[in-house]
Amino acid sequence: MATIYDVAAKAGVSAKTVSRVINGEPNVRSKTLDAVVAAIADLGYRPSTAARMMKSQRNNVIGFLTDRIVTRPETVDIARGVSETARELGQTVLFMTHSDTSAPLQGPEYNSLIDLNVDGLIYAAHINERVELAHTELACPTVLANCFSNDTHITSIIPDDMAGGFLAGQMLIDHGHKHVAMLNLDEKAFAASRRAKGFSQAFAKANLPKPIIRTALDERAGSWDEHECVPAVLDAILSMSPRPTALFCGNDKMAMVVYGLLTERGLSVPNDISVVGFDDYPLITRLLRPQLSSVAIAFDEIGRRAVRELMAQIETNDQAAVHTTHQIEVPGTPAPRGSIKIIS
Amino acid sequence: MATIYDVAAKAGVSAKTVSRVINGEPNVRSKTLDAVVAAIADLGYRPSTAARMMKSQRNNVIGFLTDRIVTRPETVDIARGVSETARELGQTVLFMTHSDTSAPLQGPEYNSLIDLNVDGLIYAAHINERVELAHTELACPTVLANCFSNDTHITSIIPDDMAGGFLAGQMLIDHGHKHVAMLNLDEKAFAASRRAKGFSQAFAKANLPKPIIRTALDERAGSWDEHECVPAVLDAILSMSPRPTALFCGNDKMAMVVYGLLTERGLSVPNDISVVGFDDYPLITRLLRPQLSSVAIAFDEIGRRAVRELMAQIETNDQAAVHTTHQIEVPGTPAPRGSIKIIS
DNA sequence: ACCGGAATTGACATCGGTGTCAAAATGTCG
DNA sequence: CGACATTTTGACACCGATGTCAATTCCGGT
Repeated sequence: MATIYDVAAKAGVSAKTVSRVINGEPNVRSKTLDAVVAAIADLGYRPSTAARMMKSQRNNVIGFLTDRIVTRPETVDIARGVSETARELGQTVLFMTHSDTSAPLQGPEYNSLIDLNVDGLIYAAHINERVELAHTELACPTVLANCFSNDTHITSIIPDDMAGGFLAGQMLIDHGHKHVAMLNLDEKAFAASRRAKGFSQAFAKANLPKPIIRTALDERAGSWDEHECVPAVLDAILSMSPRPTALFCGNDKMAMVVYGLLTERGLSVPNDISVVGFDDYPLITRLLRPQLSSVAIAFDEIGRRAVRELMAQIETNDQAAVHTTHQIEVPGTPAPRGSIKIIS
Repeated sequence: MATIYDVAAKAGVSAKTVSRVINGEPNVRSKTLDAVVAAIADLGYRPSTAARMMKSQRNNVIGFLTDRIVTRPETVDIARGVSETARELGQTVLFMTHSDTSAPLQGPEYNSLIDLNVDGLIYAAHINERVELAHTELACPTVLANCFSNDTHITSIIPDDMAGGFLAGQMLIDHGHKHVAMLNLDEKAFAASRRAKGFSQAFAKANLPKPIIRTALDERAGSWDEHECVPAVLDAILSMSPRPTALFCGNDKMAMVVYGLLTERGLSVPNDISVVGFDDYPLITRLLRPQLSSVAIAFDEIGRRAVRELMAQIETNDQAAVHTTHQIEVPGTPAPRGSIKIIS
C-alpha cells in the first residue's frame, strides 16, 4: 500500500503538501496540485485511516449495538436508517449484537465498541421498553433507539405507541365501527399498555363506548408458541353480544394468528369481522388476504433521528450541554387496507 | 483518555513493559506485572486501537457488505452468523449496505470499507445468483455469501437450492403424495430453477410421475404486487384432473398468498390440498394456520462459514494459495408441519 | 533591480502504540 | 565471591498521517 511519502516522492513535493491536497486545504499552487493528484492516481494511494484517526482523535465511526434479537424487523429497519444516515453524514457504522442481553450498555461487545474508539454509540432494543443502565458515567455520547431510560441525560428515540394506538382506533371509527375489541399483548409491557391506552382514547374522544380490551398473549410460552391462549380469548370475544365488529390486535403477528383462527371458525375477514394489526410488517400485511390494515412505525426514521441526535451530541462536545428533549417520539402512520369493512 | 505512558509513569516502569503486560508477553516479573495491572485498572486505561492497527497493519476487522435489501431474513441471518462467528474469532465486523446495487464490489460503501483497512470482506446478496465482478484484482481477501462468481479465485458460500428442492419433494413423497404441482418463482432465476430441478429429481428417483411445474411470479410487478398472476396459475392447477394433492411453492411468501387464495376458494389446508413452502421464514411458517411445512436454509451457517473461509484466506496470506473448493454449498433442512396431509 | 508582504512549501515534532536490541538485574554454580 | 547464563527491562526508532512554524517563492509596486 502506497503511503503519503510515496506520493510526495513521486510528485516531488513534501508529505505535508500531499496532506494539504488530500484535505482540500487552500494555498496550493494549481501546478503542484495537479502533480500531486496525478501521483495519487498513479499509485492508487488511499490515506490510512489508522494514522488519520490516531492523529485526529476523531474516527468518524459510530457504534450500533442491538440486543440479541436482530431478526426482528424493528431492529433491522432501525439499522437501515442508521446505516443510510451515517453514510450521508460521512460516518462509518460499527454494528454489534449483544451476546448476553442482561444489561444493555455492558458486555464484551460494548467494550469492543468502546475500545475501537467509536465517537458515539446507538443502542437499539427490539421492543420499546425502559432499560436499566449499569453505568452512570457513559464512555461516549450515547443515544437509545426504541427504548428509553430514566436517566434524563440520555437522549432516546422511541415510537409513539400511544399515538399509534389512537390511529388504529381512529381508523376503525372512520370506517364506522363503534363496538370493537382489542387483543392486547402483555399488558405489563410498556409498548402494549400505551397502544391500548391510545386505542381507548380514540373512542373516548369520539364519545363511543370504551372498547373491550383483553390480554391474549401467553407470556410463559416460548417465542413461537406464545399465541396459545389466543383461541380462548378470541372465542370469548366472539361470543359477546353484541359481537364486536372489529378486532385490534396488539401486533401484526397476533393478527395473522387471528386470521387463521377466524378461517377455522368459518368467519371471513372483513365481511364477518374486521381486523387491524400493528407494526405493518410488509411480510404479513401485504401477503395476507385480504391485506391487513395496520399502523406503521417508521423504524428507519427512528434510526435516522438517532444518528442525527448522536452527531449533534458529538459535535457539541460540551458535557454540560442542555438537552431540551431527552425523549423524542416518532409518530406512526395508519395503513388502512382490505381487512376493514365499511359500516354505514 | 489515559495512554500507555500514563500507565507506565504511574506504575514506575517503561511504556514497553506496559505493552508487554497488555499483550500477555512472557518474561515480566510478577511484581511488576501486578503494579502495571493495578495502574491500568486505576486509570481505566484502554489501548488505542488506532495506534495499534497503525503499527501492526492488521486490524482484526472484516467488512460485511450487502446489497440494498437488508430487510430480507436471508441477509439478516447471514449477518447474524457473521457477527457471532467474528466475535468468537476476535474479529470486529464493519457492516455496510450498498446504496447503489448496480455492481457488487464497487461504490462508495465498498471504498469506505477498503479505506478503513479491513483485513477481508464478505459480500452477501439477498438472492442466490451469479454476480458480475468489476475488478479482477481484489483489494482484499473476499468471500461471497449467498451468491457466486465465475471467477474461480473467489470463494463463495451458497445454499444448496437443488438439494433443498429435493428435500421438499421427498417430504411430500414420504407423506404419500404422488401427483403434485409446483408454483415456481421466476424460472430464469438461478435459485428458482435449481429448486425446481431438485424437486423433479425427488419424484424421478421415486419412480413417480414428473410433477407439474408452473411459473407463478409476475416479474414485471413491484415487490409486493408480484403475486398478481398466482390466482390464474393456481386455478389452472386446481382444475386439472386428477387434481394434484399438494402444492410446492417457490418460497414461503408465495405459499402464504396461496393459503389466502385457497381459503377464498373454500379449500382447506391440508384436508383438501397440502402446501409446502421454501425458506422457513418463522414469521410465516409458524404463524400460519395450519403451520406451513417448509425447507429451512441455515443462512446463519452460511455467514459462519463465510467468516471461517475468509479468516483462512487472510491467515494464509499467500496469494497463490490453492483453493480446493471455491464454492461451498450449505444444505437445507426439511421442516414438516401441519400443512401436509398424510395420504395412505 | 529591489523591497515588503502575501502566498506556498517543507522540516520537524507528534499522536499511542510495538519491534529491536542493548543494558541492567537476577540467578546459578564452581 | 566472581564469571557466566538467563531473565527482565528500557531507550529508541518507526508506523502514516497532520499541526506548527519557519523558510522559501512569488508578486506588484517603486
